Amino acid sequence: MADKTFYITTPIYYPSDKLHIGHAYCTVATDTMARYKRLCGYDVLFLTGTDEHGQKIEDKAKAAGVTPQQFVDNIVTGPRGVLDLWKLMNISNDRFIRTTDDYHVKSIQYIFRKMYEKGDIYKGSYKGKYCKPCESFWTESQLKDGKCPDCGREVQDAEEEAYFFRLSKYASRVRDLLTDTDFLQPASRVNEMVNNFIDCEGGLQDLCVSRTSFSWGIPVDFDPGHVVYVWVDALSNYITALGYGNDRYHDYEKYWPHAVHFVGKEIVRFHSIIWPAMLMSLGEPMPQKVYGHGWLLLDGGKMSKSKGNVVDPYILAERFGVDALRFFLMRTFPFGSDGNFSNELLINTINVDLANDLGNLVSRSTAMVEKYFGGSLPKTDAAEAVDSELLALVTSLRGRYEAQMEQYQFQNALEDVFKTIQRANKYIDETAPWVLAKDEAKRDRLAAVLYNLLETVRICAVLLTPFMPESAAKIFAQIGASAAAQTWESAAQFGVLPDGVCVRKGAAIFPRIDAAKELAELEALEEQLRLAAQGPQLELEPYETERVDFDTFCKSDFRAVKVKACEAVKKSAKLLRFTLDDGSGTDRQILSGIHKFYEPEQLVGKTLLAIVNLPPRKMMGLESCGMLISAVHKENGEEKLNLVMLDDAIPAGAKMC
RNA sequence: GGCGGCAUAGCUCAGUUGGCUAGAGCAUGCGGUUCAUACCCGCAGUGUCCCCGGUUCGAAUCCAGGUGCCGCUACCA
Repeated sequence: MADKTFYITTPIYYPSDKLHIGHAYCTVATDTMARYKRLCGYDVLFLTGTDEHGQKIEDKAKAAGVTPQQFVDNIVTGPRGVLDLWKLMNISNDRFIRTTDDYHVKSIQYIFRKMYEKGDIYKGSYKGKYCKPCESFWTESQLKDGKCPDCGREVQDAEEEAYFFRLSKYASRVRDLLTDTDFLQPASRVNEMVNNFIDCEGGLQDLCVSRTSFSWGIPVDFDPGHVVYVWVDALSNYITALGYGNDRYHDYEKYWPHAVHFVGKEIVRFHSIIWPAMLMSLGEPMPQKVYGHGWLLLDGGKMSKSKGNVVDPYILAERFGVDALRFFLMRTFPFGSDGNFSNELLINTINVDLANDLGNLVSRSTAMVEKYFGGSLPKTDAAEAVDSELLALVTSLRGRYEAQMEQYQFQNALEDVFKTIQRANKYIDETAPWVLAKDEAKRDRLAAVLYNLLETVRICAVLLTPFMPESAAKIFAQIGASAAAQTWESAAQFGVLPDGVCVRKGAAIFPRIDAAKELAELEALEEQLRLAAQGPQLELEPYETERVDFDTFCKSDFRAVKVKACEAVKKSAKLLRFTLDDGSGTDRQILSGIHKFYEPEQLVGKTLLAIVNLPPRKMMGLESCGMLISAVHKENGEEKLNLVMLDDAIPAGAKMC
């Protein structure tokens, strides 16, 4: 009954920057699972790709003076880009989808239209309302007593149209999916999703699925001016890559019901709520599973460009070897939770597990076969009681490994393999082959001991193949394992290597790393990169290309204002509340989200610049009458903000023109 | 602010539905070995299981409160 078909995906990554070790982590995990399933005899389709549309890429391209397409092409297909990285990391994906691919574009337009025709996507302006003072768009369901939920004013038909997906319609079905099945794992994420988004106040909200504010996206073909927003565009990749809604591929029927999505925990919401609802709308079956894995943290915090603590997988793979890096990622961190990355830990894991335990075991085993038997090991049956513990462990290994792999517990699967490797090292001590070698009468026994070692190594190597394909192949070559001795089936059988198996000790498979030296070099390298990045890393907002006419400009009333009082708004992380003297004689209150940049005490008495004729707007229940003017830019990827401060000699209320 | 997660040895982490004297690896110390990549094997420690209450014959585990870290989400005209 077991249908041996398996479809597995990574998220499609956003190529606004080079990818970092976190992306590599997820992709290696997915690759390992794909290889494992292939090893088990499954017909596997493994998909990864890139999500290439959106405002950020449009902006970045503009800043770089290239078209968005040129921009993403460079990051995806350019030197040391996404494709190069996956090639280097030995990622065995069967397909690579880019959301700018023609067939995907065509499918998205089809999907969008289909959902629209079903009535699950509706144009906001028809049924939604717009609050002019708040400049906010609201759906019918969000209104309070038919009025703006923010300020309570009358609302009117929208000026800005937007399409909405009727996510609310599927709330209960999605809830059932999450709570009644093991669709979403680890299970700890289920509560988070249900409480946060479905059982929350107001329930599951409809979702805006189009934009008119930027153009780098897939056009809504029946309504030019709108582009499809990220949800529909990106999530659908999992089915468009199988040919859903296009003629490029034709295996949707075959693979889709067997889909497993590996995703980072930050996008669990999209994959466990929005994606199922979209599929329900399309009338398509659910994927088997969404697995939300943890993050690699640096110094306990999130890795980010702006912190300048991004780890480049390219450098690590080149220095330490692809397999060593792959292994480290899978061995060290529990897949479902966060883990602390460090170079020290990486080097230590490589030295201990790979060099000392596994590499050395292969080395000493093959060396003895060469030394005592000239490289050709006879198969004898000189078993002794001391063998039984090792044999019991080895013959049951595949079962334990399989149980862990089926739960996506890579770390535990590897733990079992390395327990076995350690046991084999101990077995050498127990049997002391170098003592047996001195006694010609014990030649059969010596052969049996070495044979047991080779078989242990072989079975471990088979099970390590999904994690370290190239290294496993090297081990097979050294111990003389034929193709038949490398299969999943053979990993459950002891005694597969033939009589007279030809063993050839080769170079060390995992050379030991001089930790102190490497760490020093890596540190120097990172410092160098940091300095290089420090240079003119000034990022400015893209310049407006559209002209504003003089009259419109003149309508904006900019005034000098003096800060009489300033305090943090309670229950808000970002808002400061200003009481200002604008020269009119009445105090003016303005709220500004700049607490990240200023403490209130710093600002009292300062002379600032404000636009005073903006419509008042309520934030956190407080009214804001105008806006303080700040200068913004980015430095080394970090947002900087400076209030425009005027000479204190300027009186309150002075108009800027 | 709302919702959720995490907190266990110097470090990285295991501890299923409450039932050991709380574990593993690394690091540290001591001993053994020489086949092997200065490796391997054995032994030895060390803990306010974040804090404070409660339930229980019994709590690292369950409940209430607190502290710290983190994520999602909201306000940032």
